[in-house]
Amino acid sequence: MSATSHLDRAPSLADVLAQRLEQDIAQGHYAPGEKLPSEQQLATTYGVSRPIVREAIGRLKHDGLVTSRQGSGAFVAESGGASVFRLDVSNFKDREEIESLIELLMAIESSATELAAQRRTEQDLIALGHQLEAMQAAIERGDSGVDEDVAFHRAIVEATKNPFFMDLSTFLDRRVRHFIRTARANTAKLQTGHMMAVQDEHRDIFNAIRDKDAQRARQAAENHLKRAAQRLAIYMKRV
Amino acid sequence: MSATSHLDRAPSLADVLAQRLEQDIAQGHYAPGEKLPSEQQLATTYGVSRPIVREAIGRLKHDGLVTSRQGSGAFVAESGGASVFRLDVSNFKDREEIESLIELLMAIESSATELAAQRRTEQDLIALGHQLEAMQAAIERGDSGVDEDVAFHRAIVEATKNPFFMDLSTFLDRRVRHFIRTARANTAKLQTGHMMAVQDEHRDIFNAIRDKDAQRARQAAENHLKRAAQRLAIYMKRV
DNA sequence: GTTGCCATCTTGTCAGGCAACTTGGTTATG
DNA sequence: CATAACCAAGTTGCCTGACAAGATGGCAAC
Repeated sequence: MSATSHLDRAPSLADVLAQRLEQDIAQGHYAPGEKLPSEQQLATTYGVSRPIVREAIGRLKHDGLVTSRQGSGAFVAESGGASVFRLDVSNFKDREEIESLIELLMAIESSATELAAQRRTEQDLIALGHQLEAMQAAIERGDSGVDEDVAFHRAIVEATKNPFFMDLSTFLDRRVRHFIRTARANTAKLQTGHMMAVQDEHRDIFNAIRDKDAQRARQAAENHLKRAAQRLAIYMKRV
Repeated sequence: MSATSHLDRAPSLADVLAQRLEQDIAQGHYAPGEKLPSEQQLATTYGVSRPIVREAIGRLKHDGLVTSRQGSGAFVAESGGASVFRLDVSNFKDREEIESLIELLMAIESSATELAAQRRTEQDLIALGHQLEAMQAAIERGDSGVDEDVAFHRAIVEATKNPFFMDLSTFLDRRVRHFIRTARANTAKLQTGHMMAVQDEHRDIFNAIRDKDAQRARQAAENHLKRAAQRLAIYMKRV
């Protein structure tokens, strides 16, 4: 078996064709609103069958780059840009990618905390309080507390009422959670001390949101995330 | 321009099937790592042909929800979550969606400016200076200056060296740019005054980045974005 | 000149089939 | 008896061919 395990999955024909068409559109080879060649024509020019062309175009349609009308043809979308944004995370192993992801997470999370402080309802506050208690219970149980940690942050972004923040945050949480979990499992000794620190920082955030103090909430979030990143760095060093 | 609204695009069979499968996976109907039925089987159960099934599964593959191995079958991806994040922006008309998008843009941009101040190279600074001059020239020419405005912000996010910031920012810029452009076209009178204000704010950001003063850079960016949002709100009221 | 109709093109979908690959059991061999 | 080679069934990847539904442009009739 080669060292590259599943990094090089066979790129299907539809894959490369879709990528190629996407590239052609991005480079302005096909203007916005312009009708691109028929499926049959594309099939002959690129030397593949029509179903393959269909699959590739279907992908572009799914990404909002083209819109097709039956009987008329396929047209590249107006305004040049796609209506969906794709954030491709290739692999966990890449350290730079992780750090970039964490930076993005910190940006989102701190802004979300600020917004949450401005907009939180009584209900949001109650939910946050429950998550705080759940975290405390997890600490006393001796659990890892990762789920409760994530749930607390989740409650914050939900208080923003901004669907983009919520979606992005859940995605990033999912991607980073693995690290935290595996890292913490390897260093059980340090857990309780660290987790009590986490809990204190969470409480600071909670209090700021309770007081609707946006600036303090942001600072508390930044402080928490910075420390969390440091703790994570310590964990990662060991691996 | 065609008056035909493209709001109601016919949902193709592959579309609904992909959505259905995605839903089934999200709801845990198919466990992570589990092999899902063969294409033939899915075709018969859902009453469609195999190419349709292929197209639907191809979409899920593209979104990282499933991985297929030739000869073996298709398996839902591990860790439950997709490896790509999709940010669907349905339509410009929705006011709430726009405001949510702008909030996200502000969060990204202000954090990016802070990071840029920490990491900018001499080359980054030169590029930023050029964009600043280009903006000045646009003002004196009487141009809209939207492109130069975007280019300046683009140069900032590029200085972060974080690909996720860059990609997300370009996407959001593209989505918001339309508004700015159409809005400014309608209110040509106010342009010059506003644009000089924009230029002053840009200069503040530039100076902070030049001095590598991250905190000041962030504040300058927040100030600029907040004012920009206000200006945009004024424009939008007129429409 | 306007209107209605039709041939033609394009997309959407289906059916069938072959090649490449994986898998599990079966058989031959030591 | 254990092990290794082998083969047959199942599955995905891809192709050819064909028909239905919708759109488009030109042609003919009025």
